[in-house]
Amino acid sequence: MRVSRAQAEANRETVINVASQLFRERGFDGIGLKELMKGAGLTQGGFYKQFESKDDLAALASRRAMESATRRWSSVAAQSATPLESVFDLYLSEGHREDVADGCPLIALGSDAARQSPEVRKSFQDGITAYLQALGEFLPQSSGVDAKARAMALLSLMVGAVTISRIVTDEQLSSALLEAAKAEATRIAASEKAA
Amino acid sequence: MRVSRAQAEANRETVINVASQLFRERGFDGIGLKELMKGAGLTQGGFYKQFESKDDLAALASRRAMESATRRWSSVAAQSATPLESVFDLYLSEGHREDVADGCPLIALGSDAARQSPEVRKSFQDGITAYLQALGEFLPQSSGVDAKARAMALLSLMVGAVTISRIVTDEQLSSALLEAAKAEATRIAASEKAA
DNA sequence: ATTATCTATAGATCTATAGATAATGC
DNA sequence: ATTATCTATAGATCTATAGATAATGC
Repeated sequence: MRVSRAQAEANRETVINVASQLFRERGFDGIGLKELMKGAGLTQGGFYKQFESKDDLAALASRRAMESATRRWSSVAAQSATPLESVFDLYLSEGHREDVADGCPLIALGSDAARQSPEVRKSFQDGITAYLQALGEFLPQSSGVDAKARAMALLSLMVGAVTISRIVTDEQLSSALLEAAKAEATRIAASEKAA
Repeated sequence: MRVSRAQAEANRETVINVASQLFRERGFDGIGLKELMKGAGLTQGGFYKQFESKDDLAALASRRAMESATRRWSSVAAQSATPLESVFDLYLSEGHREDVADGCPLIALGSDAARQSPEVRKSFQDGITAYLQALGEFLPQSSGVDAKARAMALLSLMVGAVTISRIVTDEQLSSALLEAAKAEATRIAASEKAA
């Protein structure tokens, strides 16, 4: 029954990774500890030796999910001559809309997150700050002192668009929302510094 | 015990109204039938004589909440010489951020809604369509054929900004997000028709 | 000897149903 | 007689804890 310390640590990491996906798929309240542990090949009983509470796991899993998301942005941007456009294409896509388990946690859990503990919200906030910094770096210098504000508007636009595109049942409307957001994001990125 | 038909209908309406607030405050999974009925001064047992299921109530309450939100836009816009700005001021405000129970359902329940039944999602979609139409009407004619796309981008920006502003624990960042979104929304509304 | 994980369970909830009660509506 | 609402409960979950088991680590 007992496993090595290295294996125990690996198990803990697996639980966090699995949880980061299952929470995104089903919501924080939509999945229980039994299924979360089962997803990592363990049983419910061991949970509290690894984590303080379900909320503790939620905070860890949220952090993990946000880190994965920001890492994806960096990766895509690094491989492109037009990083901003590449990030827009990745984020405001039908592929991202369908990929709930591996997509942006802000979309999968945004309204949920606002109701969670300060620990969970801090995990999200750190991811948001990382997103904003990435966008700020990708923005052309012409945005000048407005870069931070522009980055905030861009992130809001992107998060809102995919969130709404996942709610509506009309596929055409859903895709039109993503397209409209992408066009507007491109315009914002290219716009001159405000007067 | 039994009440008149008119009273029974009034009770049903009260349950829907109370649910529209409590779902926004706590999420669809965050509140049970017992508390929902208690909020309307009733007991749990009568629920299934009034509604088919909890999901049925969720669809009705979501529709009610979205109608209330779009009505608020119309009301604010009708009283203003600059309807778009008034709507931005209302929506992208700290007041709205704090007013979860009476605020926009897309923000309070957006990521939740994407996981709900087609009936619930249809309630949200109808509200989204109404929002888009309102924004389209308020936009200056110069937006021309792009008005629909502009409206979609504006709504996305607004929903994303308030959603994120509710998540972050840093009050200053939260307010900066609302301000940045408002500035960008104003810019989008005033921008010329795209080439 | 220590401990990672297991089975088992407590106690609280959840949705949904059954049947009793008491007032309305014919 | 009908029916809106009530109390009570079934059966399934949920989070969290207790104690057993069997392997690791000293």
